[in-house]
Amino acid sequence: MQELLTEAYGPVLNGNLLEEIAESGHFRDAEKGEMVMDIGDTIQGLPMLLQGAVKVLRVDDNGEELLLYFLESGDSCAMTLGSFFGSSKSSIRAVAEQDSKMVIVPLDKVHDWMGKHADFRQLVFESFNTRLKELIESMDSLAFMDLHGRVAKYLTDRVKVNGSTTLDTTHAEIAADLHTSRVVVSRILKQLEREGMLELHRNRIEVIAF
DNA sequence: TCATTAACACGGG
DNA sequence: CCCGTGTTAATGA
Repeated sequence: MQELLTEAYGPVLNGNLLEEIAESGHFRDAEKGEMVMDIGDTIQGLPMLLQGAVKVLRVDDNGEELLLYFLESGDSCAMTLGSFFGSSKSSIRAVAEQDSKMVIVPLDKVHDWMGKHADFRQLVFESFNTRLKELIESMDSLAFMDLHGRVAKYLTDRVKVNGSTTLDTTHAEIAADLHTSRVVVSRILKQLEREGMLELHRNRIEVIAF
């Protein structure tokens, strides 16, 4: 775990702190597709992603989802910071996009280090800022783009976080993430395929160019 | 006009 | 067979 920590956070956090994290944090493993956190779950600490990618979703009363953003290795989840201001329940759902590994740092440690370590403070604030930007991006696409554009943005984002142009996914999953119906997703994907942007297979999409 | 819902056929694993 | 996929028809915003 020490190596994974160094790999993911070595450039921004000093060695002593990395050791402390390894000591007091709990290791957590998540298989692709596994739900890491759901709405209403108690937040035990600040998750720091070591490997893989996690998608963060909002869920409405009917259980319908909407993708907010992706977390990659070196990212931490901004929403958990809400627990400093009272609420200890999660307001989002997090699902592993790939097989992922992470460390959960207990909240009292986070509190402690926020005061003591400038590098840690910077990491948390930067992560918060990045998440906020991504959130604004998804709001923009929701408000200003048609579904065709949203699907295109969604695919490019997923290609980016997976580091691969091969996406193991289904039309239904895309529809759920974008909070729309599968029919439209199928139609739009078919159209993109005809334009030569991608190739469609069962449970798989090959992205050619965007 | 464009999205949604329901319904159906096809076919691959 | 089950499920993902591709399409159509009807309806709605």
